[in-house]
Amino acid sequence: MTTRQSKAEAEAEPAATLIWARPEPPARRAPQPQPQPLSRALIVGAALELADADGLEGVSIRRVAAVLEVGPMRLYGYVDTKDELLDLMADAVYAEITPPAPTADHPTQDWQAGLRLIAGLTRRAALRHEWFPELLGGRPHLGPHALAALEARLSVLNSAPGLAGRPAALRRAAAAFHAYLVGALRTELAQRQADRTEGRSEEQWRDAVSPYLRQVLEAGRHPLLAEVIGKAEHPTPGEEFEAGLEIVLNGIAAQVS
Amino acid sequence: MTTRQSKAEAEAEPAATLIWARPEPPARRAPQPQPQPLSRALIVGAALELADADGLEGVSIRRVAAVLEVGPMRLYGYVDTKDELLDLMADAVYAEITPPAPTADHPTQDWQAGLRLIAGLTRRAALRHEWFPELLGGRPHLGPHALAALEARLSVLNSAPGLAGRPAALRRAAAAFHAYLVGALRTELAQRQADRTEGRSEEQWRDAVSPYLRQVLEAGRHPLLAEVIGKAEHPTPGEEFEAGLEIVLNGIAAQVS
DNA sequence: GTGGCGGTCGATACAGTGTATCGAGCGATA
DNA sequence: TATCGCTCGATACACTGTATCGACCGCCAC
Repeated sequence: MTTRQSKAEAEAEPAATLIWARPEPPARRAPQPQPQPLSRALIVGAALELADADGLEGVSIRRVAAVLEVGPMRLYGYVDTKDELLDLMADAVYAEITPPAPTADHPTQDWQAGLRLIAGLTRRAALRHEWFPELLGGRPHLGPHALAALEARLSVLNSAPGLAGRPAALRRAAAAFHAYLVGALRTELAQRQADRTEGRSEEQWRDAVSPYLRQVLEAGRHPLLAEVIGKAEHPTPGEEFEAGLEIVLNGIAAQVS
Repeated sequence: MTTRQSKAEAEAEPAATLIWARPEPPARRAPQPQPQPLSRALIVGAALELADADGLEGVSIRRVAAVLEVGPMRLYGYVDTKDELLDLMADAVYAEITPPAPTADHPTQDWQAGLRLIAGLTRRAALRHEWFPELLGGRPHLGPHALAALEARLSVLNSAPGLAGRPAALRRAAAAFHAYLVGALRTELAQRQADRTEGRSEEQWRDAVSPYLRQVLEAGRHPLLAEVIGKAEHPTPGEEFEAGLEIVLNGIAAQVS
């Protein structure tokens, strides 16, 4: 996909390269039996369906088109590139993340509680759409919902006493928080997917990964790793995620005061 | 690659599925003009070369084989799958990251200084191999150098007074630190790559991204984002990385005491 | 020395990918 | 009614990862 340079690079269209700046083509002027109504929303809907079922690898232009009962090239009227389709998919997930308006029955909360809420929403979205973290640190997310989520992060942090009105510090705190989310979720979900495919849930893992690790650890060159794997109680991924989150929150708090 | 199920899944080889547990095939028993000597080291060397030049997308089995002047299928004697080749590449980068033995002229340092050193080494490696962060949060890294780097992280953290001998806390701190690295580097490098290709370094960015952002910001629905982008001084990526790192270090420190 | 065997190499093949090109067919306009 | 212009999708191209399998060649037994 990114292998070949996109049409956009070849012919210098005056502007409007970003999909967010390009209006959607009009609804079709209804030819005969209306070959099949189409829209960006329908396209990303089908793509989400495929991705949720088979992972990102299950999303191909041809397959999305097949779900919509449409010729593959039809999609290129709504999207310049498969990467743009992935951008749309990411933004659709961001739409699920934007926290409820801060004015509702949840009154404006403590900034730490606010960040915990955002982190929790993000993680739940990632669990619903396991492919989302794969996109998370990828090409910059500039879609409307991604920007809204970014604004929400900033807004929560802006309510911290030491950060209000200090844009540079605010930016740094938001970036660190987000970096943690990206890294933690990507790692957790990759692990989960590896567990599910590399071993049929357990069996092959016991047969391949586990003996290898045991052998490495018994060689004695990784004493701390052995201790951490062997002695420590194994927390659930959720607990681990929240523990790391507390570390980040504490770090921001230290910055604040 | 992951699209098709690998041979490993089809026929249940007794064990040894992990590449780290499979010995390298012997050096070839020298036929005639030695068609071309080969080894995993040579293969990942060629792959690194391609990836450094053209990014991960530039690495294909056929191209690696071409660099080595060898038939493509030859590589499958050393590697079961392209994903395994990527695992080897990631481990090769980890080899550049493992910090110098803590006993040398650098005496055992403060744990914070130790983590800063590891973070700096990791970031420098990522700048040398811009594709590395793309692999960073991916499938679990179990190669020898990855494990050594993990042990090094644990070792540094183990020298923090509050963490020594508390495997669970140690594990959490190491995980949070690593999650930050993954997220921050992935985001930074993705941004950098987008800047370089989406606009020819500047031009198209001014023509496409910048006007779009300006328009969004002027709509007034993202006041804090506008403030952060507009008013804040723009730090270098390196400064931003280090600022976030300090936040994480402070958070760990708060956990420790 | 010679015959056979076993293992290795790589040509070929297959199913799939993203996307450029372009002919056909249709709606709206003149 | 004739024409223009636009949209759709069939076809094509270059490329991907990898399974299959025939040919070849060095080694070993005789």
